[in-house]
Amino acid sequence: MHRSTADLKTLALELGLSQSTVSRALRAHPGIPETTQRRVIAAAEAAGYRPNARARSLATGRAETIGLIFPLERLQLPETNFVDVLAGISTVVTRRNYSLLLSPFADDEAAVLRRLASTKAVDGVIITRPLVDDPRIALLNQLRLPFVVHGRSEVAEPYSFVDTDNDNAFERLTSLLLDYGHRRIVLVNGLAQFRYVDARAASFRRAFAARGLTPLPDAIEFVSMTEATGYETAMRRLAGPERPTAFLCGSVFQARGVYRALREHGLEVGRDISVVCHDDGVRGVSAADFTPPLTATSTSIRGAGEKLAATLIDLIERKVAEPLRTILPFELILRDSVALARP
Amino acid sequence: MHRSTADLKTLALELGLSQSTVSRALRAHPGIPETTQRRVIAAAEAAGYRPNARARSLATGRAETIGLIFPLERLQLPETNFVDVLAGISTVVTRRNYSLLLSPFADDEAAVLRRLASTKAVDGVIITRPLVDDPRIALLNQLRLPFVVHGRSEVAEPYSFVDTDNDNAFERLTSLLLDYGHRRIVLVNGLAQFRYVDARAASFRRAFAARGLTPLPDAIEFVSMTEATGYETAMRRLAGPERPTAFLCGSVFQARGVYRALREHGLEVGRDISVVCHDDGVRGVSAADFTPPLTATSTSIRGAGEKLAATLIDLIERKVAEPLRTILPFELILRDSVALARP
DNA sequence: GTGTATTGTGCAAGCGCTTGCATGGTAAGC
DNA sequence: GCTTACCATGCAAGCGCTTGCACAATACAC
Repeated sequence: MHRSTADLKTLALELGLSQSTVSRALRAHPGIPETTQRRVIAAAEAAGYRPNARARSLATGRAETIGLIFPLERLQLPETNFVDVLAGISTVVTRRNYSLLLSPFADDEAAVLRRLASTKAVDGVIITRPLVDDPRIALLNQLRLPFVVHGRSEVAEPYSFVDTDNDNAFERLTSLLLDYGHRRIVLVNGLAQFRYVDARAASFRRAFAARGLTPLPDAIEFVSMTEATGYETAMRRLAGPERPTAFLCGSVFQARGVYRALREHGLEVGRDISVVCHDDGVRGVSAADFTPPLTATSTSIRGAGEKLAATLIDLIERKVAEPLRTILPFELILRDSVALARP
Repeated sequence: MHRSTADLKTLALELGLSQSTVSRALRAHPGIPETTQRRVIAAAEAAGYRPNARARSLATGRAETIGLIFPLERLQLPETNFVDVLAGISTVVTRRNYSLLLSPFADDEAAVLRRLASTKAVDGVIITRPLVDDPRIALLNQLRLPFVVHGRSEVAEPYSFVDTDNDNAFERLTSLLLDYGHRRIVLVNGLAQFRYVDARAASFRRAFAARGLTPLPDAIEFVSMTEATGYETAMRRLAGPERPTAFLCGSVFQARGVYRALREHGLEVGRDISVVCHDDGVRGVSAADFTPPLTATSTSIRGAGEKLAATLIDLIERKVAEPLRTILPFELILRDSVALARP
């Protein structure tokens, strides 16, 4: 059907116009009369013409592509919210006519960032899981590669981010448990290097402090976000000296493990012991489907992905100058997993 | 530290060489003496120089990027083996220094394919879930865009593919059940439009035919690959007139649903009733972890992803001329979910 | 009828690289 | 000492597009 060698030159020749005019007509530049434009567009359509992305991006300096950098294992591990973030990003990228370059890395993330910057393959990148003091932010600023962070860091550098409202969510969950009379609460948190883990710990302590209370000295468990560690942590704490009356879990995966441990101990959630958690809305693992349904703060991690992509693209297109900062709201959903504390 | 405007011209100027020589030295072209090459490489390193990917790919005609085309919802649904395929692809793409462009589509896949081809954004693409008679194959051949298919189709066109050995796996699983005396076997298959579903049905029937037996007239259920449909299908069949003595499931997701249904009916798998399945090795859903452990043919869908990427890159680099066809082996793993048929 | 805007289009440079071919210099052959 | 070969490097075109500026033609004002 169409020649596959449809390039600007040929098209211009056929139309008896110059390349400039054709190029401008196709991009609806001002100064091109409507009749010409219509003619050109019709011819382009007929020829199945699309500008060569490489040439265009070389000429314009923009690739209309964004990169997502992540450790390869986030795709390999079963318990991850990464795919949901990816789904959100994909949606917006597609909607805004950008492309998404996946850049997994095995160990040296900085090298990947450097390559992406000097190679000019993308107009900007999304980075994830920031550390408390994350060096990537300074690096990206220095490389002048637009970026947005999924989460926050404590660095002084300016940067755009999209984050969950950890500061309030965990205070709220903790308060709820305190309202029900719980004092021996265990926070099953994430690994300490990440900033959100910090924020959640602080948020937890704030809730206690607000009522002049003190959490258990070993109230906070810094463990990974899996069912297995949730289980293991709960088992350990139940066997310990000061048996907790409530668990607050950082993820539904951990909560699953906690539920299993409690069940094994013959404890009924929502009667003998209480559990709450933060629910990112990961595909297929909803707090609502637990038995009994799990009280949780709920957000949409996929929504975060969408916002990340939208923010980055806005940044790239300079619709904005300074850092864009988004904190996504959450909703506390009461279900059946909380009971009054038993003495 | 480095100038971020490190381009070939500047580098060549600094070295007192021409762009051609520097370019050649960096790519270890023959004819460049080792001393020069070393000098150039050292200077490039010091300057943090990387060739601009856009310019290079415009000049060479190759982007060193492959595309993965898929319906957006495959990222949104919880029960999918897509992420595992993606993980495999990512691994190999990274290892071979290619980039991966994700191209989700909402409805018009052909349009995406056309755009990718004329836009020259990728050197080749991977397409998934071929239909029995899949039009994409002819389209891609016509567009002259290298591609490899995950799965097979029945079209006459030549094409490269990587596929699971459905033809033998399902015959094998069926034979196993027949060996145990089962006759009233239900195959919980996938949706009929896909070629692999066809292949599995045929494979199933072959096993019966090989012994001069006939399956139930309604032996094969063409349903989606989810826990919910597995459950629903099993419930329906258990309530029906000719209660099956065994279920053969196309995926672990379906098998999960079937297990649940059987449990609700008070049937003990591996004693009162038998179940086998095909296990793609999806992250976090292993047949080995079922209770009781589920007998299954096992393959690695992630391995398929790796092979897909490797095949496509080989194709692109013309290490081979004609279609590459891979059928991945499987292993039958006997566990505890099969018992002798009860009359 | 002259002068000035305005309009539609084209020229040519340039984005940053690769590569076929040419060139000058040195080594080898006899 | 002259030819032939080879070696190291450079020239310049070209990949397919965009875009600043120039230009001719027409429209408008007076």
